[in-house]
Amino acid sequence: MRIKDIAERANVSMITVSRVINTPEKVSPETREKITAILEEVGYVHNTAAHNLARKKSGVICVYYSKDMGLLDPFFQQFLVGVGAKLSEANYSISLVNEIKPTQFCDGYVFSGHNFSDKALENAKKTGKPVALFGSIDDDKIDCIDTDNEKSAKTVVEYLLRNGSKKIAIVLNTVNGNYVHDRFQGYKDALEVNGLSYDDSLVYTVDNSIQGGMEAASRIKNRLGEIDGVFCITDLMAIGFIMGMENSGVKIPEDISVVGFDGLGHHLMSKPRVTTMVQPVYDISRSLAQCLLDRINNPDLPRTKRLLDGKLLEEESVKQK
Amino acid sequence: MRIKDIAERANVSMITVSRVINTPEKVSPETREKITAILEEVGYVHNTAAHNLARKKSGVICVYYSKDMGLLDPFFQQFLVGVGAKLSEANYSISLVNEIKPTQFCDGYVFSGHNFSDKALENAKKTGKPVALFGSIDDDKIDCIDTDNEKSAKTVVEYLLRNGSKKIAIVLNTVNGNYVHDRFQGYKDALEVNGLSYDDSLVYTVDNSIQGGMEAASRIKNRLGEIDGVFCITDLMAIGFIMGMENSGVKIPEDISVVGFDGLGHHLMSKPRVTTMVQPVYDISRSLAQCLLDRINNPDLPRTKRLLDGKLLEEESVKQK
DNA sequence: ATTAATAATGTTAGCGTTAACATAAGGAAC
DNA sequence: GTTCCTTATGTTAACGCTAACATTATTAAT
Repeated sequence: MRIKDIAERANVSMITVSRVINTPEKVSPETREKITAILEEVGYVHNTAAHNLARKKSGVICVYYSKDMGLLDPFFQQFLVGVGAKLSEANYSISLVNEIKPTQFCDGYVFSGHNFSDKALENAKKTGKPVALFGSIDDDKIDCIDTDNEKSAKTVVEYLLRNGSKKIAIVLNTVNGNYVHDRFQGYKDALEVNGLSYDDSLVYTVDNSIQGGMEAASRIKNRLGEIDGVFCITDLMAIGFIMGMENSGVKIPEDISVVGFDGLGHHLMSKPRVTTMVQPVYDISRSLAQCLLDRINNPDLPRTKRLLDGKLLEEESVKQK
Repeated sequence: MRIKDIAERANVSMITVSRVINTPEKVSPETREKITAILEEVGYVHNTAAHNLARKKSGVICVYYSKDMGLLDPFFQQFLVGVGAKLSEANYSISLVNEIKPTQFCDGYVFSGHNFSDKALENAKKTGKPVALFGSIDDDKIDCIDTDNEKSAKTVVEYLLRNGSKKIAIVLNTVNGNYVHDRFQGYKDALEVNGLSYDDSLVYTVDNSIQGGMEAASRIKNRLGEIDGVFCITDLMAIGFIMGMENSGVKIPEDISVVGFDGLGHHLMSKPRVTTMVQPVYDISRSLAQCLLDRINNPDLPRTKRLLDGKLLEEESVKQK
């Protein structure tokens, strides 16, 4: 069943049927309804290949992943799913690529700032096709959306304060990403707004791993009583922190409250489960995909650079006031 | 740059260029090299939409997910990535769908047996398009590949035996999936082959969760010394088991060895990390995608129903002999 | 009543590729 | 040297859709 067949049945021209499918508002209500009915009745399947050919589109968006990080990172996987869901809704499909070739037949590129290479991004820009990135980047040519790390971190710390913590330590990691800086800044913001003074000795920097979190626990243990709240800037470290404390008999959250950040699933793995600031990975990925589609349809759109708030997920690691 | 332009430069017909791209063996070496050189030189981009139109293919494979389970299950995410990687290599792209419509323009469907609905599968079959499924199913129309749960479980138990365990308990869950039966059977197989008698009292059935694992730990604790090895049929329960034991001062693996099953990432979240049987999710997903492509190209192929072995990942929860 | 604007529909041509059949050239067999 | 096969290449006609322009009918404005 082709548009031609539908047109014959309805006694109209092909283009009218095409309009009913693509721009129904340009067809009179009667004609539209008549054609829609036939479309449904015969179970018409729109041929996307022909559609794309006629419109000079590919209908494909490339999602980049680096060979280094691979495909098995949970962050990336959630990202892919969000992008995929939105694109599928819009009748676009996805191609996963680990190399940007100018000869790739696609309408645009999506990058995750967490699984990414500068060179690939550069090559994608060179193609002249639209590029969107999950993260923050100083590049006018690239639309990007990111978690508002600073604001969300501030929310975390204020949540701890609201629940009675008086002295809050922060556990940073050594990763070279701006999220570390931003979450740290949010911590400082919260202190300042709430009239507390910032204290260097409350900053612990460890490896971004469960081991790192355990190390932080052992270093903070001798200040229990004084320090009564901890903000670990990643869930991985928060889990390690909790394990470390619990292993040496310290009770979470009775003896000390802990909040993590990310909410990729790890936070459910510890006992007690980690109260965490969930990055809106799914929402951002969807918005990012939408943003890319918008730009494909209208290249002159102003550049998007947006931040979305995280969502605090209350689990078991914060003592309730 | 179109095939037509290349053909003019090379002084050949369009179809010869098309052959160089699609079936190079049908073109003489000299002509082929000449055209290949031009193709590279001008950076020719193959128009997949036109290609698909002319070949009456869509170039799209639908990956189904259920609204119930959603997209956030780590198993599904790994599955998607495996399928996506293989399909992208083959110049197919993916569309994520949570509903099977006969009017969807695609060449085939992929299902994960873990995120799935009977009705959707039925509808997919009705379309007449090829369907492939990650899992085991009794349906001659559907190609499927699954983890060899029985064999892999047997490997797990024999690994425990080889490392000195004398009396091995099994922790089952209440999930209604054939993997439970198969892993249980593998446990029994291993006992039998190794001349050990099966003992009902060594079978513990709990909820498939960390909590469930902790419950198993508390029930097994009073048989320490007698029971010296445990096979938890999912990592989730293994983690809970380890947490439960460690919380009450029992040392893993010194006092009792534990092995899990799945290897989706959870196993790294406990302290000590869980030695586990990793399901080859990525490999199976890729093979499954390949299998679907093969069937698209040749619908008369015999049905595929294959099992792939898991891979034992030695972490920290088994005492080494 | 004439002109202009708007709404609804139609005609034509082309998007870039490949399937199917057609042709030509070269070699082998008798 | 005719016949037959094989290999390499070409010609023609789709594949199913939509952009761009063209037409007609309808309404509004002067």
